[in-house]
Amino acid sequence: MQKTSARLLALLSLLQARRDWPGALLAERLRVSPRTVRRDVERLRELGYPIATFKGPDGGYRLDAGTQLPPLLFDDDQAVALAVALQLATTSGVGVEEAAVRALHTVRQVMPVRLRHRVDGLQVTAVERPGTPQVSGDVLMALGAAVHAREVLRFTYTSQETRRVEPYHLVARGGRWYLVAWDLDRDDWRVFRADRISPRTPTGPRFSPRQLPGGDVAAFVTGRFRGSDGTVGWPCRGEVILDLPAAVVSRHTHDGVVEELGPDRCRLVLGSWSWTALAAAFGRFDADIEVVGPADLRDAFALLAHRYATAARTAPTPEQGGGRTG
Amino acid sequence: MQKTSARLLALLSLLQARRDWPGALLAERLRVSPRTVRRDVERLRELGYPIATFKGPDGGYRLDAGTQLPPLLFDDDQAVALAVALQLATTSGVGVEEAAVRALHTVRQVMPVRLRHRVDGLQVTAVERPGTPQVSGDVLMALGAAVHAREVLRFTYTSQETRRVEPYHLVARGGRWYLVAWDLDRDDWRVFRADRISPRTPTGPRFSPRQLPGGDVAAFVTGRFRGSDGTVGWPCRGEVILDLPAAVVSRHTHDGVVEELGPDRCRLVLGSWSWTALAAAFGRFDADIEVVGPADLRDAFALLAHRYATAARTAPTPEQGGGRTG
DNA sequence: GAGGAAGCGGACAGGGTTTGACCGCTTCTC
DNA sequence: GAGAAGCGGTCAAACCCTGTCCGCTTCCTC
Repeated sequence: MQKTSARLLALLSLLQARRDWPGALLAERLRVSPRTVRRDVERLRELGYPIATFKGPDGGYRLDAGTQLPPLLFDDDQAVALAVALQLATTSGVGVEEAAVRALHTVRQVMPVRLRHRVDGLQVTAVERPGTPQVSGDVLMALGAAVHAREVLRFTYTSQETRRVEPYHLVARGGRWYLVAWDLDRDDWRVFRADRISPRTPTGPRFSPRQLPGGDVAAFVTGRFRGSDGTVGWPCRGEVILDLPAAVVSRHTHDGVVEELGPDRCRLVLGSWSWTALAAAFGRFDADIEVVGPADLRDAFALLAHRYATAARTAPTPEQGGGRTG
Repeated sequence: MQKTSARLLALLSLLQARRDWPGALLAERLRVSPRTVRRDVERLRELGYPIATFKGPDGGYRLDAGTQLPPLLFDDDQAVALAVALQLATTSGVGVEEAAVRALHTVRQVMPVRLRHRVDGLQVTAVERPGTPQVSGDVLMALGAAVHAREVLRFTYTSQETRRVEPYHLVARGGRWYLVAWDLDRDDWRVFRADRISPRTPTGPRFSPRQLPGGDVAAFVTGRFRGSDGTVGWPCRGEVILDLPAAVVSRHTHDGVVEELGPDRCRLVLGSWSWTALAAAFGRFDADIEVVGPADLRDAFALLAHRYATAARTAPTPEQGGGRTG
């Protein structure tokens, strides 16, 4: 058994996948002692692979990009990932369903039988969730290409205004696609919905990249959705104070901003498409509510109070079923 | 220097560089006996490399995959699908993130340059949406395998009850994973959340497949979510009548059951995790509410009416921002 | 500037692996 | 049917690989 060679190949594959690998983690993954990992790294270096190492915390090993690698093979995990990913792509919101099916089929063919079985055993039915807009693969390609080439992008947004932006990142989140870009006309960072973008050709000149505030795209986008601006995008938004720990509240809210005010007290900002809906949304937390504002929200609370009181007065129909767990 | 591993990698390179290699030549190049070459080839095969051999004169060894004429003939669409799917898999809710990255690298390697560029041009940042439970790849594999093998599956659900089911389909929907199965204990079709399943080994005997009502899994699952049984699974569920067209209501609800009662009147059944939350959920529709039942729901409406009235009486703080569109 | 986290690499013993040699068999082509 | 090429079993001896132990260095943080 050539455990060593296999491990060396696996090590290469791992080093490819991730920017920095601490030695201890690699040791765990490869099921050997850290000492052996060091030896393996040394071996690969002797074989000509440029593996850099960074000391100190956050250090680890890194395979320099642009390396000519031996043909690596799929391992079990990759097979599963392929099967899952490609079958899931059916609901990615990108028009690649059929291509994904074909790609899976193609890849399957170059797999060893064992992995092929693994893939075959994992048949997934992907069910589209209603309300997710579709992005065409071509648009996505165009956006991706502009990002990659660092070329100024011109596009029509929401089929009206034309924008000029420096595109930085293509982001997928919860079935939707976004383009993170610097808006040249407004001089600010913006997150555009990819499904509303119609790129115009040709793309503009190259730009020199700017620093994204915070540096981390994921954090930036998440921030746009739930950070201090997490509730923009809704026509109505308002703020209340709840007699609940912040932790409890944030467990039940996905799109608002929760701020701790005390052990059993927190501030909550939510957004919704109407004042009534917004007021109702605050009701889901079983706690007393103190409205901070705006006045529209207060009015909505008053309205709902009246409506709920009326509802509570309607005659009971006892035969209706109660709760039930499935 | 570990000769063996180095030689194995060298052998891979050689096989990659040239179409056919007679064993004797390889032996000479690698400075080992022909016997060792045969062993090396065997080793590579054990590692999964598809090395074909041709006997007779002009015979020799050939690496099937990874050569520049790979059987991996992706077209542009497949390349895009792979790139999208695998980068997206990061947020699939399955623990395959790193494996997906590696898989993408692996296929990338055996692609023609043009497609490789295409893949490289489409870099996606996948942002996880909070609140989506993770399913382990192993569990998914186990479920998939049982479905594939048509074997009765035993598992612990929500870490308490043990179930015996005939598994039929693995379904992904909106970032969550479900198992559609026939529950042997309750004698009925059920949809289980994969993240709550802990499969138990071994799986039971084979079963002969049943006909899924309706025949279409996608339709079946969608039906479970918004159809006649869409509200099971919640600890509390209740029913109201709204003064709104059914169409308007169903546009704003994804998990309840809407039934038309007239042009401007409909019945709505919803589920939630508490009576208060349930009552609040009904409030999001801007219309008068008539409670059908159960009594708990009515009480919750009364409670909320009082709470909302109190909230509406708190002193306004005018400087709070109003609505805004992004 | 002290402490700690992380990587480096020497030494060593025990145990598993690898190699070349030899050999008889099979398969394919001419 | 002969010859070329690959297949694979067996064996003993050489080889190497691994985990453990340990003292050093580097770099970050407090």
